[in-house]
Amino acid sequence: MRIAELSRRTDVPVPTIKYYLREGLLSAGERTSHNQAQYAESHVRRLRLVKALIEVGGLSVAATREVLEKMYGPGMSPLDSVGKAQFAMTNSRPVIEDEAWEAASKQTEELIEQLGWQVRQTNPARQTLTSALATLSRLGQTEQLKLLEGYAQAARQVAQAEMELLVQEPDADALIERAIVWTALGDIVFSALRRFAQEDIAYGGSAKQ
Amino acid sequence: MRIAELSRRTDVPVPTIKYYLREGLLSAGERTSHNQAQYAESHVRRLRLVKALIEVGGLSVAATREVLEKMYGPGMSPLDSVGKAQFAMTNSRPVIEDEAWEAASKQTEELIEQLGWQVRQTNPARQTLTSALATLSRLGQTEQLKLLEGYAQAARQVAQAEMELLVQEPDADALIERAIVWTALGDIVFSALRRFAQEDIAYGGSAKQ
DNA sequence: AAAAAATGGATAGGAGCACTTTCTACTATC
DNA sequence: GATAGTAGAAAGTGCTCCTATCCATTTTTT
Repeated sequence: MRIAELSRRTDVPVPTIKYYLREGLLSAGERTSHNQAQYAESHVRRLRLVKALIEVGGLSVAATREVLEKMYGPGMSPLDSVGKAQFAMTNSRPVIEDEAWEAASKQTEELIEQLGWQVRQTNPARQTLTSALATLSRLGQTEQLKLLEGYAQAARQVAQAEMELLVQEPDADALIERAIVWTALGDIVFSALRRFAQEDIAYGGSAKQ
Repeated sequence: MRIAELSRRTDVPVPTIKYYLREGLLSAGERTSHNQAQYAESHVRRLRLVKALIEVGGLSVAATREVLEKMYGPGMSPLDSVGKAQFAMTNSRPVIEDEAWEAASKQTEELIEQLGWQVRQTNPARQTLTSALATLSRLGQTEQLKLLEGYAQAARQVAQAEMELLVQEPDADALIERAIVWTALGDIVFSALRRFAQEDIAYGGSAKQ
């Protein structure tokens, strides 16, 4: 198919497709002449993935490129896919290491140890959690620390179910895509459900446990 | 205190404070002369809150203003605070209602009914979830629907603990602030813990359940 | 009292991002 | 042969979030 059809089938404007091509989010089509190219089903799939990551997942164009590069780069074990997806998707801002940050970093370490989890030092989520804890401390919201363990248990339940579903996928490429999609959208889905639950508890609370 | 001290104590540059004042994120100080103003402890608190929402919570300046306006506007019950915080913090993009969206909307309804939760039609998280489900469907990731109920249960656990902690706060203003902070940072904390759990399961998996 | 520093208010500027538009040069189709 | 489509490059647009500068007026320091 040509670019116009690719555009129609993915609901992405032609100029935007060209922009994504330039930015390396999409591989070039097969050239049929000096200024014509054919696009395949794989382009449709990829473009829909890109669109999902950007529009629903809230990733920037640059972050999306990074994710795709890492994921479809030299591949290792299937389970690595999840790790790679995460690493690429966790945006780490430069950290200012003051006292609050130091204390929060310690809290993060202690939590991981207490849970007995294996989390690499390089996992960017460590920084994310530390930043959040440091912020809570700076705002005087120290009570919330009690919640952490409950959060962690809920997170593990969720992750367990996800991973089980993930490894059921036999096709390597499909697995990679699933890891990307679910890493990006899982946060959003859970966040929405948490808001549902908060509202139910606040106003009704009558639901089954 | 004057603006320089406010800046020092919150680690926000003076020009940025002025910007936030213009944007209505911070109330003006008490004028002591034509071009001098005094700031109080309440300004320090507020500015730290604003900084947290923008830098760690990832909210835009406009969204932050909306949150603050709604939260400190005409107040109702304490539990309403959480609802308001959510409503203001859930960014809803305009929705394109195609077939995938229609089907996803139905799935959202069904899930809520199945859980027996009370979720208002106006809750913006409904749109968020529907968008996410529609995207998953467009990407052919229909398997993931199985996970929804497990997600919902985990979300309810988390929300239950949060709400219990929230209502323990006797001071009204502190409760509002806690609702804001925890709505914004809870997502981030949970997301980080989910990544921890995923890594643990993928590589180790030996941790206690 | 004189000099230096700080403040408030206003406006201008700048960087980054995600496109969008415009341009030229061809090619394909009716 | 007119019309429409395409590629590629470059410039432009609109938005957000600050940052810098200017100025008249204090305030503080010496």
